[in-house]
Amino acid sequence: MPELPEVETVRRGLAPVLHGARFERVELRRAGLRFPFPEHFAQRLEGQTVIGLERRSKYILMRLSGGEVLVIHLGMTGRFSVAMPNRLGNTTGPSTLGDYVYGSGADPKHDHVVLHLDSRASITYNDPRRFGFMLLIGDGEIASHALFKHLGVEPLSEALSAAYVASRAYRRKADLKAFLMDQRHVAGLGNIYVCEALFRAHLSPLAAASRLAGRNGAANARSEALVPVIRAVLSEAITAGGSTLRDYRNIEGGSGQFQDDFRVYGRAGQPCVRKGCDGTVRRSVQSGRSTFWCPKCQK
DNA sequence: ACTGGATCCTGCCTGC
DNA sequence: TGCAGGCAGGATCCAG
Repeated sequence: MPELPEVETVRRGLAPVLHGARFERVELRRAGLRFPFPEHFAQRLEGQTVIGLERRSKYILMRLSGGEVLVIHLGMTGRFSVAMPNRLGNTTGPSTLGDYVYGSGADPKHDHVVLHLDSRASITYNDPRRFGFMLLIGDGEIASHALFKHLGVEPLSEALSAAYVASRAYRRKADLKAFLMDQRHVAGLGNIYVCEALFRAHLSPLAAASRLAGRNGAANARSEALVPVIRAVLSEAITAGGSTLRDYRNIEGGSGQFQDDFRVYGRAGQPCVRKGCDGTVRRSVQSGRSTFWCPKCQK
């Protein structure tokens, strides 16, 4: 799936189209995604106005006028595309469908949900693997909901500090990779950005998470080094519009650019890009997921 | 209490 | 060219 930067890119793309918009008609093309859709899902959305669009971890939260929140997770392959009325009458080119500009480029057989707005724009959710999901939750129940209750801090907020990381990592036997992938500690990191952050921090993904904590669980040089690079990697990726490997697309159907800035991810067998390091990037498998790292400069 | 592994699903790439 | 097998950005559940 899209990790935090990709979800944030999608949120920013949807915001201008959705804010203040009313759902006129909601089309469900199947009974559910990863989970069945909520009961009377379409009817409960129709007529409601979007009053806010937020992100928590890798979830998009659409606040609705009726007091409910539409919670959306993109899974591995979920994407949104926006079709706008084409007032210029420009119907040329392969990216048009009827009198609407259609930008996703995705196979329409995986278009599962279409939100028709009062502005005549429509938003289509496409998800080949259907690992994504949509839920409706009362806005007062978000914090206590099972999905959110155990989430750790937002990595781009002040709450992510070396002291926090150290306190969570203290005496933890899991390796660093698994620790950072665990959403209960830091919410929103996934496989790619964990690999990239550990590379920048010179830390081995195989090392024990407990090495991020000093005596009594206080911050140490490693946790001090790690926190700013996590922020930097995520911020740079958001600026680049996220990363595109296979499936991820922004709402215009375009690619993110951050994959061009990967320093280790996907570079197995290639020379380490760190200045002065003559190591070779290796791929290994941790918790069933690919890890990329340089054994020479990540200790 | 923590941990790794299996699992949901489809598509794409690689190698035989 | 065809096909089987492996792999993919996530998160939850379960057994050990």
